[in-house]
Amino acid sequence: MATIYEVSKLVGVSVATVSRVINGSTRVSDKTRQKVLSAMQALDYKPNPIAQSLATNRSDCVGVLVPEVHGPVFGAMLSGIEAELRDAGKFTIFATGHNLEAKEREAIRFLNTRNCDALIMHVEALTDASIHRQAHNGPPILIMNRVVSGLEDRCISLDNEHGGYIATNMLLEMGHREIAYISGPLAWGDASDRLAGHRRALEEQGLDLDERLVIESNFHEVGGSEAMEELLRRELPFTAVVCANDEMAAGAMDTLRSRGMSIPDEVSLVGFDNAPLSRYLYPKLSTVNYPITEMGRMAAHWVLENVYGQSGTAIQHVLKPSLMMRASAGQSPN
Amino acid sequence: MATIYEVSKLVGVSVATVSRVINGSTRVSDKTRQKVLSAMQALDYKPNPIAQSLATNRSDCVGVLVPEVHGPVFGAMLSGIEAELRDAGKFTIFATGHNLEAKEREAIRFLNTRNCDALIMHVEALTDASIHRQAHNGPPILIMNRVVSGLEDRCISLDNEHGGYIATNMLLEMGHREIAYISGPLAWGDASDRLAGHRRALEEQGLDLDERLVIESNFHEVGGSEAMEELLRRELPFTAVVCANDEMAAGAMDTLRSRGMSIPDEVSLVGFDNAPLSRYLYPKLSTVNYPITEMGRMAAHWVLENVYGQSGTAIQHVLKPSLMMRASAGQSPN
DNA sequence: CGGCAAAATGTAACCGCTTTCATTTCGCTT
DNA sequence: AAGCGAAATGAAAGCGGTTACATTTTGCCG
Repeated sequence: MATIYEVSKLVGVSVATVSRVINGSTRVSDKTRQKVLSAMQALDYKPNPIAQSLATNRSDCVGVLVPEVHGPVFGAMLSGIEAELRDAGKFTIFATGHNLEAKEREAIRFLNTRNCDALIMHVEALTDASIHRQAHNGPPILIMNRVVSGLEDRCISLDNEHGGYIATNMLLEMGHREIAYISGPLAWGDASDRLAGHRRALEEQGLDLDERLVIESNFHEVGGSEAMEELLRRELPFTAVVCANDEMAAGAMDTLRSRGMSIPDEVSLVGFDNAPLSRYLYPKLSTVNYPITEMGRMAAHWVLENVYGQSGTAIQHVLKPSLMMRASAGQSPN
Repeated sequence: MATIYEVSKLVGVSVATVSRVINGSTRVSDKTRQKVLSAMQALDYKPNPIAQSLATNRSDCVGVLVPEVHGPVFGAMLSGIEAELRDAGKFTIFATGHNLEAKEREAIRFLNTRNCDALIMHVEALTDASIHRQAHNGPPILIMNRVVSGLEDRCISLDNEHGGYIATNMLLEMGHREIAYISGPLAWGDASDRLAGHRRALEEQGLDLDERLVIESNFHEVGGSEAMEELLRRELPFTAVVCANDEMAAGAMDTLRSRGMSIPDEVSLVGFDNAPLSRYLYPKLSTVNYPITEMGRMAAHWVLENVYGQSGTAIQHVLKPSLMMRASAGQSPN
């Protein structure tokens, strides 16, 4: 691989001049610039990014910390991030945290050793305090899907409350009045926000949230299935169920079907996330779209603007979910 | 951030000695080593990987080129790769090629600029010749899901023929004799290999492959749906259908259901890949498991062994798929 | 205790680039 | 033609490590 020296030798200028050409400095005469450029071509010269990093203390690398790579959500997020960064010539390097505090810490340490210019992280287990610490020490960080107070401008999140609201509201408009709710772990912000939206939609119609129709589950398929069983066991009337994510909806759907109940004729079902699986369920699941790829793009934009100084479109810190109407929700039978 | 100089000053030794400690050279007395180690601790010193890269011409980065990050297959692959590399302290950096030759080329160039120590690539569009060229110039490469002749020891692939064989064989054992087949684009090696396996299974039972029961489609859901329609239009009897991937099976399932045909009572359906979606279909799809995460791990192992000189388990270049029996396939009604 | 090989340590060049500051060149003006 | 400020270029010191080679210490022997 040719080095900057060989280029400078070939042209007969100093390496400083070549470096100026590489970096687009204006303080080079046109004639020299042309000579340097053609020499670079002739030698098939590419600047060594490692050396550049060492000299500039930038790495052109953005670290991304996600719980998992596979799975519907994070893959899509990574995808959005990579697409944007790549366009800007920046590298994406990632690590997984598995939603375990120890792993998340370790992953951050790991990414830090790589001198990332910024960190985009989707962490569940790390405490706010840890995040604050990280924000004040290491490279600029961006937090996905979570609002850390005091760092609001570093957070990109979904308006979960709104999502919960529109899901339930849609059911209300279809005439449903007895709406059950299968929630995620209420200790998690997104789960409780979604439930809050549900409650608000009910209250706007003058309905009270019946606590007996709310089951707290775990965001997993089996959990959704069990929650639905519990719900049926309670023998309370309901014509629709909102599930706080699509996986639980899948589980709930299974249970309903095994009890011979028809969807949506007897029970309407709504999910949350618009995960790929929602399209494959039968009947296809109505759900709330979680614009996760878009969130990834936003995050990348923020980094490009705030870390690399590229101006771009304004970024939005709180994204609005929207409704995806499919077959699993219909008019109330009542 | 502390540098090696500060450590050396604090201990009162030369940077060379500190470097030796960092790199675990034996040529340091225990006493000195201890002093250096505690100084490193005291200063919270971490070697700067960029500087190390520059000096050693290694980057501890492995580049991974996948068609997409999201989606069932590649996310899982990345996941396997990352997990292994991470354990070994190596970084995974990735780019997407979208199965377009231009993009794939560009992605390789991009990864090359980062001085990756190795490249793991899942490319569809790049020609064998290009791959050979790449193999002889850049860093060591590993090719996923494809066998490039002359580079067999650099390829990790699935025994697609075997997969096609076991899918059909299972149906034969269940008494099916008229088995339709929805294939992927036969120009692609995996699609034609899967079909070849199907043919072999039939022939072993003394059955001929009826070309009219084979439809070449595109590996997508809609394609599967259309292929199934075409199949029904032909009005040939069949009691089972093998689809060359799960997505097409999903489409085919949709079409069958909309025609009021019951699965598996009237028609058995088998997919290929064991993609997440296969578990969510109704009925749950019987399919051929594609051990993609495992393949990712293998690739990472290869790199750790052959590039970083870490000894490990022997790697397997051709993985065997296995059967995942679920609800969509049953005894032949005949 | 001198001598010597092996072990431990140090010196300094180098990896390939950026950037400050000094120097040279250029185009004008007078 | 001299003088001058601005523009272009060059020299050299980093950035933070590694490593070949030189030098010093050490332990051990006769």
